[in-house]
Amino acid sequence: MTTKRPPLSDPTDNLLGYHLRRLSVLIMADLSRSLDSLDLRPTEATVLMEIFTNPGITQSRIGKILSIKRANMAPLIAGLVEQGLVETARKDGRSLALTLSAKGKRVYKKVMSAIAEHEERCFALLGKRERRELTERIRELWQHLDTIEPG
Amino acid sequence: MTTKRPPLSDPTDNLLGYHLRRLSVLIMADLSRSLDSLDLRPTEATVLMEIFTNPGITQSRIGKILSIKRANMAPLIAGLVEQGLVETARKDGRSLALTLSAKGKRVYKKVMSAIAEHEERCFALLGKRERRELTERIRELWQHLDTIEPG
DNA sequence: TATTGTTATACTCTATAACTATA
DNA sequence: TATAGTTATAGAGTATAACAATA
Repeated sequence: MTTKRPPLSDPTDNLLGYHLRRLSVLIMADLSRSLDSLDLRPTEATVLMEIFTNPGITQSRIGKILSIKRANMAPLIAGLVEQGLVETARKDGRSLALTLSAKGKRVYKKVMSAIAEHEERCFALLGKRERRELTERIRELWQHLDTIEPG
Repeated sequence: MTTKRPPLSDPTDNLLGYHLRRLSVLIMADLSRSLDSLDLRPTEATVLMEIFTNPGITQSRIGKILSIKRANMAPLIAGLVEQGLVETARKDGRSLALTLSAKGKRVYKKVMSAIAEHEERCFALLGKRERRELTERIRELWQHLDTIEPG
């Protein structure tokens, strides 16, 4: 008495790219919800982490690391400055050195624990060791693609 | 004499979700390019696969399988019909049974080989067995998340 | 000349809401 | 009352192009 059956065979079954996409979408949605209470989007949170770890880093450098276009970095940083999380200082006539304000550092800590909970929730099926190995493997895959591909 | 150094430590290093996202973005870009000559986007190609494998399937069923909203399925299917790839027949007063036209089946075959080349290119670092195991693991992860999460 | 940052803008993808028709 | 399909539309995210100022 089943009224809804799954297809006998699913053509996406063996497509690794497809499953990576499905997983990535769900992870991003979970991450967005995890950051909602901090009023940050995933990209903004990642930028905060980048600035905390590398104080004085420039916009363009962050953009290169995270593959965010200059044109999109500008309003992103402007928003973080307006929220009082990031402070800018002239590095030279062109570049801005970015640092976290006191508030930015407090928010950064909340970001870190929110992300830790998020990863724990999303990857509960994996042991710590398996998680580490998978992370490394996935990194190798995208960095290899990144060198091969146009852009 | 290095003018551009990477940051001493990257805060994203241990974030599995981050690396999955980076990989997924590059894979989607590669897939889009792979399908360019067929005038199909990744979602359209996946829908073709779904219809080929499950002839007579309905729009709503495809939407549920692929997590595409009804409102977005309508123009998607309309586009495929307009391209002469998909044919519709009344199943009952509400539902449309979808099948591939002769042209649709020819294009489907090209889609399959384009995707095979694409996966070969993206996952060249992985052996066949590793690829299978990783696919299964990733599927488990997203399907688990899918049952847990809102939506 | 190349780089940094900025603005304006367009395109794609996805989400919501309202509606019709049918089960 | 729930489901299938459609339409209109709004919001993110990301892309390109053009520009000013500086290295």
